[in-house]
Amino acid sequence: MTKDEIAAALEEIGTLLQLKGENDFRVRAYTAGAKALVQLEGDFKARVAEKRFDDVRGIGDALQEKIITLATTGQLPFLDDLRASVPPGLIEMLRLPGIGPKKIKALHDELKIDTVAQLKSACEAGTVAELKGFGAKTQVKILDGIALLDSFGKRVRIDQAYPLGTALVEQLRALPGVEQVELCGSMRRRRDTAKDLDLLVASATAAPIMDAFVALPEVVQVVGHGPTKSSIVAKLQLGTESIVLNADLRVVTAAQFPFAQLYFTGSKEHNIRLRQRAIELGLSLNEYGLGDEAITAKCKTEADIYKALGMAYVAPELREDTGEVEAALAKELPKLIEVGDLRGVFHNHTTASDGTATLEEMARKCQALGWEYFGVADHSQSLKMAGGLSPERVREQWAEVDELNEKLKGFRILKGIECDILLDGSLDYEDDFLTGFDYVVASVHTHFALGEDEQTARVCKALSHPATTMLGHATGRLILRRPGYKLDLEQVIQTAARHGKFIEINAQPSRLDLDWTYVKRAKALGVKLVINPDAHSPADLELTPYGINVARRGWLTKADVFNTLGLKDVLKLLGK
DNA sequence: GCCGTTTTCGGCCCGACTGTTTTCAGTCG
Repeated sequence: MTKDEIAAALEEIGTLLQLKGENDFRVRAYTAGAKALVQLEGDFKARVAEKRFDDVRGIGDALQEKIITLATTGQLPFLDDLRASVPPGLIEMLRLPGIGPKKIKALHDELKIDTVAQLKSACEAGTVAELKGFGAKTQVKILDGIALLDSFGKRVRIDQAYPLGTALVEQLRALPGVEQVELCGSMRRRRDTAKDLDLLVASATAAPIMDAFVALPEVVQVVGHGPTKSSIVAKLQLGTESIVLNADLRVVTAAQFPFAQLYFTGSKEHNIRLRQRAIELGLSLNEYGLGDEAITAKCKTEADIYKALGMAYVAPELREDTGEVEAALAKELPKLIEVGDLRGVFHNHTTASDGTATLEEMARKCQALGWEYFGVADHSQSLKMAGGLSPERVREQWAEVDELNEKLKGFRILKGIECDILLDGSLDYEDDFLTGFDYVVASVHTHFALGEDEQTARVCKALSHPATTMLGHATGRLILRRPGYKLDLEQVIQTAARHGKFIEINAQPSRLDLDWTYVKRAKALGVKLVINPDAHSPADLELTPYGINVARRGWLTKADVFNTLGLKDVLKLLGK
């Protein structure tokens, strides 16, 4: 079993224990262990073989044993027994707003309810309201929740959550008495998906803002409406898809704003570490202040709060408790890469294969974005479905590039290719021909179903080919739609390090592959990353900030990313 | 179940809101 699959199993154990009414701290130990595993860097297989997890905070003896059992046998009797004792319908009920494990357990124990369908009937019959601890309002809330269950409580991609978040932010900003507004939570940390939106407002008058918020046109359900905190379900039609997300609004005073900002940006784990740090200093930290009034008044920004805790400022993207607290205390945080650091891009398509714009249109857009070069990398010959280029058509494109490069002053189009990695790991053109390109992006587009060993060997073989410059979208995943093909990324990264190859961070918000949790590992092994929009249109060229998000979450500086280099250095490094 | 520079036992971040209660448990983030 892979690391991520094991993490999912621990997460499931946590959920099942919760539904059985287990001690909350024991539950938390499993969910914390799952998270620690997801974010664990380095060679996981070696750890399993050496039974070495004692240096991982959150994984103790009991979890280590279960992890090793799952990794080596793919089975865990403890989990199988748990699954057998908890009906799967109860897990689905957890997505209903307003009811949690305790209430679900009560429904199960008292009314023998095992499924959402049974719960719906019981509510309609009025039996739920008669249960101790329940009432008429809870019953209505459950029915409302069931009606929205298909669209609500699921994660959505960052590029889908943002427009909804921005729409709410802009309307709040326009309200009288609003001094500051910020979208906090996972969106501010630039995670690749969101489960809800956390909105924060600074104002001296909370009540009218609350009233306006729950009456916004995007609101489909009001979950809560208090004096300083409200919670809604909001909906936005985005093309053919309707985006439904829970959104929470908190209103604080201007003086409290930085504390609330820090608190509502999270992550929860980062916040816990900050609070523990405050306790060490004899202080207490919450969303309203730090220590006494004098200390609180001195903190005008988040940076001031970190300073008061004896720490360097931590960028929101790093607040995941993956070592940033220690680094901030030691004042050893990296200076993160920024959007403006990119000088060009390497993985893009034109009408020659499956893009929608010509070479010239794409190049001019890059020029307009202030870049020095545009790397064209259309599909290679075997990918017929996407208009892959035969050697003849490649030569035609090269001629066109030469012509355009004459015309475009102070700008350069680079001759690349997104070369398919064939089933046996070889590349999609003859070796002699491949040397004609300025660079080669090697990608997998076929045979996703291979076993992990076979797939890893295939990718590593392609990455070892002298003509290969970089690996495109490492795992082929589509966020929230399809998992990546099975691949031992540790081996892939080690291979890239050995042969001096780069790995792409694909900036398409549906890909964002290499995942940020592996980016830091690549950096540690000395592998350079390349932020590519995988653009199929001029508009796609503007997707690079999503790739920057991943790079920042992976602790990358400007020096860690190949396409922060100017044209001259790029050509030199490519040997051109 | 995890963890330890006062701890190997007894803590584990902390506050808002709701609904069902007559003082608070459950949920949520």
